[in-house]
Amino acid sequence: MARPKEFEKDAALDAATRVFRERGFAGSSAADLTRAMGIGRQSLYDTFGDKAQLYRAALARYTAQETEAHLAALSTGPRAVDGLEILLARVRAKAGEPCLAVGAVCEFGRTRPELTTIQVAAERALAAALAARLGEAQDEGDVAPGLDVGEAAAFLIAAIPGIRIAGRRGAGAAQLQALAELALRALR
Amino acid sequence: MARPKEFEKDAALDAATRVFRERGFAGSSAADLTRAMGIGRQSLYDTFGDKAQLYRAALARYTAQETEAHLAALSTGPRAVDGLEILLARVRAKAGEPCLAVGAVCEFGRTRPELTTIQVAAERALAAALAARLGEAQDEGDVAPGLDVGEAAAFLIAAIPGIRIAGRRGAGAAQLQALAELALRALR
DNA sequence: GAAATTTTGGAACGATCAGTCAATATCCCG
DNA sequence: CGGGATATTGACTGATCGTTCCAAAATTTC
Repeated sequence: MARPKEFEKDAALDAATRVFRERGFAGSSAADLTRAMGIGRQSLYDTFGDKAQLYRAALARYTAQETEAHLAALSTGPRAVDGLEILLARVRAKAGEPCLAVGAVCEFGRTRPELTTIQVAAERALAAALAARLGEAQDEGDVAPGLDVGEAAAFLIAAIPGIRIAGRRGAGAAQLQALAELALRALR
Repeated sequence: MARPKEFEKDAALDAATRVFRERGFAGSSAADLTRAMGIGRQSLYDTFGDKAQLYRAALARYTAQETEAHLAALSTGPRAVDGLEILLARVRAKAGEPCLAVGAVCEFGRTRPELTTIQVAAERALAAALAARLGEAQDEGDVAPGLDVGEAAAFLIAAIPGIRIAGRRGAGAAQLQALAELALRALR
């Protein structure tokens, strides 16, 4: 019977993700990646296929984790609007860190269908959940009744890279707080 | 007396800018750049120094042009709020195209002081102009009187990458229009 | 103990990288 | 018109790239 792999695939993938977030795809060498992942070149190619497939796997995992955390935040709090605020709070908290999803769009746009598929699916899931929650917030009087919840959801989704880019540019916690507050103010 | 250059520096720089916008710094090779610029590699190194300095020059020129266009848009229209709308309209119009400024932040963050300097200066200029215009809009009753115009300016600045990323992700004209409208709605 | 697989890490492959070099070409002033 | 100064051309340099190959050693499990 075969010798099992000595490394944890997900842990290695998370390490690769950190490298890709910092340096992008083109800026990360296979040597950078294997060093960060703590595995041999052979293991990288054997487990993931090649550098592009590793990136795809990293983006899929990162996007799934972010969406899950967004949805968890969204479901928090007694009122629906609390969830919206908590979602934006976690975006603010991470705003200084590079975002793999934003980086992927900047680096590739929609030129890589295998990456676009991941991004589109994640955005749809988040948009649907946001629209539902925004509807509840309307019922609770926290969001303007006439507002199109689909448009409002897309607006909050667009606010995420806006806040993250502001964070990377050096905006402080108070400034990011103000951005989040104004984003929600748009919905009142 | 020396032989004059056979190429237009600014035209060559604009061609380099297009390459850097599409592929980023790491993803653009010197061969890509010289081919697009229509010059020899010796001319590239002679005129710009090296690839990093070329990128710096491209970012400086791109940022100056964008800021100038933003300010021109901002000054348009009988009411101050018209300028805000026209500024966002031009952001929407270009949203599908890669933005060098956003790409630079994604790729480098604030790790390159020579790039950060350019970005900070441009943002300050735009923020000051936006704050002034927002003050006028308050006087004209188009923006909420109690709103902090500094925060509102930062919010509109953050809306720019938000809209551009949405555009790169495939958002259509109507969706981008809705994003812009909601951004302005935040200020009312 | 053997079969099966993983790991290690050097070597290699073909390509590409950023930047340099030298020969040639060209401009313009005296 | 010639020479000084610069521009252009395209080959070249040393390094690195992503990926594959290889063989020895290690490890797991039956």
